[in-house]
Amino acid sequence: MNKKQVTAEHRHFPWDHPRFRSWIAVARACQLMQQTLTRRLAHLDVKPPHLDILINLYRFDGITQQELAHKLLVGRSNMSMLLPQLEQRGLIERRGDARDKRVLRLSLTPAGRTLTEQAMEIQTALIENSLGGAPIEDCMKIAASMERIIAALLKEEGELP
Amino acid sequence: MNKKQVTAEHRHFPWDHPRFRSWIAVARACQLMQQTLTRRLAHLDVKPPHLDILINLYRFDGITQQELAHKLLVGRSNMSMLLPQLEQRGLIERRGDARDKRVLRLSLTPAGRTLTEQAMEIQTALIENSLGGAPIEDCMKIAASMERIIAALLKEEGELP
DNA sequence: ACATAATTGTACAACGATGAACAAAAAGCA
DNA sequence: TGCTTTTTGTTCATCGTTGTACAATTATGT
Repeated sequence: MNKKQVTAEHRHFPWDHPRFRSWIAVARACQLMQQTLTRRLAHLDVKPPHLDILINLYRFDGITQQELAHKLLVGRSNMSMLLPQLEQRGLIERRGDARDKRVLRLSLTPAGRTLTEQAMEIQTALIENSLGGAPIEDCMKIAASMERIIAALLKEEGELP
Repeated sequence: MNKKQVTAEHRHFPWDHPRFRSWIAVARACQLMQQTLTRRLAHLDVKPPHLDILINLYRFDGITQQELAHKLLVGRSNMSMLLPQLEQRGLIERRGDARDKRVLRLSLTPAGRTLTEQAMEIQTALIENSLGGAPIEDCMKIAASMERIIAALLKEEGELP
């Protein structure tokens, strides 16, 4: 009946809160997934940040650097540092927009598209393997929870600038 | 081995897979949470990596740098870079072990303990706020799923060295 | 006991991410 | 039109993270 009250005095440690412990697990899983993905992509000379870029160019051809940075939740300067590398490797193209001479429109080259497909294959396999034990319904519920968290954090972030 | 031939006809993209989409949501939520936490901790001059260290010293007094790095899933060199900073700020102490002269045993100073409690307060509030909408049971299920993922990734990582 | 291997922490160079300052171009407004 | 403000991308200095090589210490094996 009053098991909660008994433990109530000890509940002032963060790691005793269920939500806190849950989030720590989420963060650790993310960190490990990132590290594992980094190793599995190494032979393609692609790192997670590069893959994030490539996948978005695969999906959204002709996107601008600004839009890309926004999707990836990083600063514009980040794109200015990474994109020229991918361009020099012949994986992407940056063409100036005719109507707006400020923007650079991004697209994959054939080589970039091929490499992206190989890398996505690896990433998908890793994900399917790691959470293959979880039923689809559980994954959907997790996704729904995460979407709510994302919305809450984006909202408060949007109030800053 | 080649299940891919099945999907080849309909060109299934990764973002059409439920598990893939779920994991992307998890990663984005983590990224946003980290960024928000960074801003909320700024006035304490503490960043998420520092807080991770402080919390672990709070829980596990007398831990070694090696053990700490292992818990945080980072390299030893990382600790060698960060810990002297925290030591100079008077937040932690590093004392050599008498029996094993290689190891440095870490502990919080009173100032470090106070700062850690303030920072944990902020982090806990952010987490409770962000996933406050999710029922405790959902959080527990998410935690269970993440633990399984962590176990799977740690296992395959342990087979490497 | 002695040589070899494994461990613990450090130093250093390379890379990614960030924020501020900047130039060019476009948009808004009088 | 002419002026200011906003947007877009770049540059740069700074910081965190990583991997490698290294020194000191301990453990292991013969």
